[in-house]
Amino acid sequence: MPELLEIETHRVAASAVLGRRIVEVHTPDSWYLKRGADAAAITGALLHQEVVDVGRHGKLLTLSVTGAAVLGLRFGMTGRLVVDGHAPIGRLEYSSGRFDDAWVRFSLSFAGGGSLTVFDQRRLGGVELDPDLSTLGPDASTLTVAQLREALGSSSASLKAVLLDQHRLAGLGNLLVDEALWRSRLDPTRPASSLDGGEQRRLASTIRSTVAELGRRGGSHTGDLQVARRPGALCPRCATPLQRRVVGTRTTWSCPLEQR
DNA sequence: ATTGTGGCCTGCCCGC
DNA sequence: TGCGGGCAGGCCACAA
Repeated sequence: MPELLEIETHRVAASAVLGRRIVEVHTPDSWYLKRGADAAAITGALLHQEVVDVGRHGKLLTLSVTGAAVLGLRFGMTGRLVVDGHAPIGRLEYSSGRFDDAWVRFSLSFAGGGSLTVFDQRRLGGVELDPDLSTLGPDASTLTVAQLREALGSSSASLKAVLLDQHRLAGLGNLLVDEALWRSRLDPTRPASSLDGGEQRRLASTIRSTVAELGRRGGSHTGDLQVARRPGALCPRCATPLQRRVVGTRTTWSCPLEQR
C-alpha cells in the first residue's frame, strides 16, 4: 500500500501488542512468505515469544520478539493491518474498503486475546524473517541534505526514479514523490546528479516538510497535487494544465511551467 | 555497478 | 447489463 505515512500509522497501531506473548501464528498463504521463510520457520521463530519492539524503516514494519527474531512486514500497494479487530486505515486508494476473510495473508494471536492481521487482496506485500535493513536508504521523514546528496550521487537516472529507489532513500512512494517535487518546483525527469547545492537543500527540506504536513492531514493521498491528479487538472498554484507522463515507470503528474 | 523493463496479483472503473 | 481494456500509493528478478 502505502507509503511511509501509512506504515507509520500501522506502527503506532501495532504498538498495542508490545509485551504480548504470541500463542498462534497463522500463515494461510505460503506465497506471502518471502526470502525463503516458510510456515515452519516463521512459526518456530515467533511462537511463545513476546513482542519487545515495533519499528518502521521506510515502508517496512518490523516486530522484534524475545529470542531475537525480527518479523518484517511489507504491505505492497493494497496490504492493510488490523490490530485487535481495528483497522487504523480503513480504505486505500485502489483498494477495496472491505476486509474479506479470503484476503488474510498472515496473522498472529496473543495470550489473553487480541490479534494482528495482514489483509492484502492483491498479494503484493509479504512477510519475512530478519529483514536486511542495511539495504534500505535513510528514512525520508528525517532526511538531511547530506543524505540526499549521497542518495542522488552521480546518478544519471531521473530524479524521480532515484527518490523512489528504496535502497537510496526509504519511505517515499509515487504520491509523496510527485508532491515533494511539485512543491520543490523540480522537474521529475531531471538527471538526479544535475541538482545544484541550492536545489538539493530545497528538496531535502521540502521532502521533510511534505512528509510532516501530509502526515498531519492524514496520509499520502492528501497532497495538494494529489487532489488534482485527474484528466484536465490544473496546477493548484498557477492553473497551468498539469502534465501526465510516465517517469521511472510510474504515472507522474507535474506542472510543466513551474517545475524545472 | 547502474539503469531500465517486465512481471507478479487482483479488483475497480470507464467506455462501448 | 455485460464485457474488455486500462489502471493501480510496491517491489523483485532479470537483461542490457
